Formats: sequence, structure tokens, C-alpha cells
Amino acid sequence: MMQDEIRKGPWTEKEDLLLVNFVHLFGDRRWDFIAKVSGLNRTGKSCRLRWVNYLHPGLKRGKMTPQEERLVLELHAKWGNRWSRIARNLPGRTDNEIKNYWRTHTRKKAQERKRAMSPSLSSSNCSSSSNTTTVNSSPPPRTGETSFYDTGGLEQVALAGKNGEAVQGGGKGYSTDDFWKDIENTIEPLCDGFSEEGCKFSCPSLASPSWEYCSDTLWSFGDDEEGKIFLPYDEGTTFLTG
DNA sequence: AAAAGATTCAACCGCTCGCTT
DNA sequence: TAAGCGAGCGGTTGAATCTTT
Repeated sequence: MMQDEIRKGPWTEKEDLLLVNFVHLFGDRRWDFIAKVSGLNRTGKSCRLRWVNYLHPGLKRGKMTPQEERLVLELHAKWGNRWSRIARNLPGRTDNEIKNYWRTHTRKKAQERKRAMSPSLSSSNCSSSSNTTTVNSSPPPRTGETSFYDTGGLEQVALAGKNGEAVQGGGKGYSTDDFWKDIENTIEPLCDGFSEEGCKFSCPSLASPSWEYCSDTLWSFGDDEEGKIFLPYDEGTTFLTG
């Protein structure tokens, strides 16, 4: 009857419980299957999202720590909007969470900038001549594609992405440089070399007990960066590897 | 104390990629 | 080898919550 209608919107506690049970039974891979057999009337996609973003046992909740914030900034500068990739370096944090954080952070930053620069500047000084003094909250319209999230990181990565290395300043000198300079002023480099491996939780500042707990017990990584997967530990429940 | 505005967070959508047949 | 299918990713939206006036 009405059973076939796909449910949308917020999840109820009951649904959560059901989903957790079925994930424990069948693992966190076969989402369509889980969606069907659980009787949740949700799409597999929806189930996966709920699990990944909310129900996953290794998730940290609450505010980002300053360390995490810095890491996000650093990694975003390096990889751009590769949220899942960034998330892999922040155990317990989801791509969605980081994405949201970034969005908030960027907006804040943009507004601070707007406030910081006087209205008069925008009319005359900022027109076209200067590339270093220009403080613009939005990315340059060079590609015509200006996602809300983009603060230059993506472009930097896009420019260099093929080579796998970030462009540092590259001589373009467009306004977002200022943005990152600004950030650099308030944060110190987390990792010197900043190789992909280098940032894999070797940062001493992150070695709080809780982080160790996360990385030692709740999470484990694969060998290479790309193949890194989360393996939540759940008391003898090895449901994720199957 | 109430209303308006701003911010945060959870969830959905569409696209892409990789695996299977 | 190509087609189909499912999972994952990034972008976007809207509701809930918090803050300010």
C-alpha cells in the first residue's frame, strides 16, 4: 500500500536503531540491500549517508578542535574541495562535517574581510590595478565557476592537481592569496614537508589521548593514502570487512 | 519577551567512477 | 569490450537553533 513510498527527511530514533542493527548484520557496503531488507523505506544512498555522517561508531561529535581546524585549512589549501580525502586525515570527522565547517569558516572570513575593508575602497582602489592589495571575498571569475566553497584552494589544486603538488603563489597573485596569507598568519604550518604521508597523523599537536584512541582503536588506515579506509572497531564485530 | 537575522547541521540530488556480468 | 548497476563524492538546500536587536 503506502509501504512503497520512499521516506525522506530527518531520521527517527527507531530508524537509526534499525539501520545500525542491519549494518551490523550485513556490513556497510550493500546499502541498497540493507535499505530493502530493513524495511526502512529509504534509499540505499540515504542509509549510507545516515550511517557515515551520524551513526558510525567512530564519529566524534561536537566542535572542531583548533588542531582540527588548522588541519582542515592546511589540507584544503593543498587538496581543495576534496572533502572525503580531507576527512580521511581527520578521524572521526566526516566529509560532510568538514564541508559544513569550511562553508561556515569561509563565509565568516569573507564577512570579516568585507567589514575590514572600507566601503570606499571598493569603489576606486579595488578595481583592477592592484593584485596584492585587493581583498575580495569571492574568488576571481577566471573560470566563471565560483562555488561558494571556493576560496582559491580548489583552483590552486586544479592548477597543480595533475602533478600532485600544490601551487604556492605561482605568481598569479590573485586575491585569495590574501586569504591564505591571512590564515597563515594565524596558524603555523602543521607539517613541514607536507607530503601526503607527512600529514598522516604524525602531527604531535594532535597526539591527545582522544586522538590516539581514535587512531589506535576506532580507526585504522590502509597502507597508501588512497586506499585508506576506516575500520571502526566494535567489540568483535568485524562487520566492515565483509 | 518577541521578532528578525544569522549560523549550523543534516539530508538530498546529480554526477562520476569502479566493479561485475 | 561494452553496458548496467551500485557506491561514493561534491554541491546544494532547508529546517532547526542560536544570537542580536
